[in-house]
Amino acid sequence: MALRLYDTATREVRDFVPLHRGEAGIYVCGLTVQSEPHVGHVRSAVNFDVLRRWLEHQGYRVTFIRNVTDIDDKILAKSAEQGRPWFNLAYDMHRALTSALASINVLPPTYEPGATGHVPEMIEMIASLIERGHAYPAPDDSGDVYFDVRSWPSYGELTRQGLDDMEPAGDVDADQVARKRDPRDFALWKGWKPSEPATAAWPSPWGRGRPGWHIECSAMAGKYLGSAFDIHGGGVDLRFPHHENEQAQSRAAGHGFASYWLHNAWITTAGEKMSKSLGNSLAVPKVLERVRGVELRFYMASAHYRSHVEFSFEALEEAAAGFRRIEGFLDRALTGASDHAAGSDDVELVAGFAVAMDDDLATPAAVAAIYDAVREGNRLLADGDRAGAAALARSVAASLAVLGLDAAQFPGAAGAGGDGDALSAAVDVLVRGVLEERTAARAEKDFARADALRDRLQAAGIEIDDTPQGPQWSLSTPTRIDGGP
RNA sequence: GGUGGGUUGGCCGAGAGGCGAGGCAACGGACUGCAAAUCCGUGUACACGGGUUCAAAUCCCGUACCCACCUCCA
Repeated sequence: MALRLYDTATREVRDFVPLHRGEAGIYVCGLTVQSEPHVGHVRSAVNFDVLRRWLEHQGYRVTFIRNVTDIDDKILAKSAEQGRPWFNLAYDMHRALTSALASINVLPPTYEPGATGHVPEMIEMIASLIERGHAYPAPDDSGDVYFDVRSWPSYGELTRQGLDDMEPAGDVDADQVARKRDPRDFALWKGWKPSEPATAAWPSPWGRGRPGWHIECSAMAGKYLGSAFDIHGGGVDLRFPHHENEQAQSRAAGHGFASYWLHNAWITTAGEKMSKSLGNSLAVPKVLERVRGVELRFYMASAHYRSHVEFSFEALEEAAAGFRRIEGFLDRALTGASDHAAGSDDVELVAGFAVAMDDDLATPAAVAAIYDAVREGNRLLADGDRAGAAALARSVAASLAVLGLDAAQFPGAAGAGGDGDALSAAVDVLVRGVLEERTAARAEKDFARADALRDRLQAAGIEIDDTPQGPQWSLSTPTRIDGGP
């Protein structure tokens, strides 16, 4: 059974055949760092992180490049509004993004290139496009350079659109119309304007200016992954114009570019894409006040990456409840078990998990397979088969780890070391004392007292579980132990 | 106008011709002093109208509604 992926370019699920055996090169369009990332923004990162982890689990050596766009029209406009330098806004938002991604356990990419660090590479590529007759500097003194879409016959192939059916670019001013050979020509290089900060311009053969949006990805993918690479990913909205343009300019420059195009669907609210106005309450740190990072990630990973997700806190909390059932099983089955390690390579994944993942990353089916194993494991536990349950639990843990859902890996996870361990140990001593009293009360059939003791613990957020081996306690909502405010 | 996607039970969310994915919630049962947790059980779900077929949520035709993209977008 081999991995099959849905390729947007061919609109079909195809066997994944890497360019180089055992290796995979992936380029994912990251974010323009212009505002606080919300849950919609990070979906793409989670989806492609799952792809990467699955490939790595299958033994691929993955080179994973995810860029950040750190200079563009929006960044300039917003920073001007906020009265601060554009580079400060971009840097701040970049840090917010990094922290948001870390909070949901997205692995850092192999490298995270930014546009401003790759101006020479872009200039080189633009020059080559001009040389090959696929780009031209504007005839006026604007300093702009455009890609000549009419010079590239297969323009539109990625999104199956005919040039003549497209609406002409809507954002252009009258001047731009005059300097373009075709209204659909897009900017490779934007000449500096006096209204823009001098720091937002770089020297080039066509005068000072800054790169157009699309060229950065072509240049950086080429630099870090080579002329041809395996997978290019991003959100559905990027198919056109961004990805279409990237492919056109890269291929026009003589590169093979991506073999497979993968696009993740949106997370929407109220049936519509998340707008800035709604975005605030859905900023990742805000959402993480309601659920843990691992639960947010579980919510996102439980849906197929190509399906629209209608975000709601109700659905998010339902997913969290489901995840806690899985965790509960893991806790019970692995308590006292020798090998607690999750994700070790020699542990078998849960039955059906690999088949699901190979089928275009069918995470919903993979999660269903995990639930099946949990139910079976709980049954074994009830039958007293601790060894069997522990074995299943290890498979469950290994499968979760492939999805990036190993709770211990998340920042601030209890038991991740540091103060958390000492605090847990202290609480454990106190709770055990209360439980001993309660056990004594129960032995004397003083149930009123026993229940009062249980109520007191519950009020403190501690759940009691009476098992044949005696009472066990756990936090009713697994919380982060991070010192608090 | 062009392109792509969607509509599934109380809710979330898979599936893509043939035994009711899975989860959350609810209800019944087992277990329990009572709970909690867990397990077992309970649902005649596929927008609408036609058609193809022994068999359609799934394929075909048509209709309605929703969403995305068409040079700022995850």
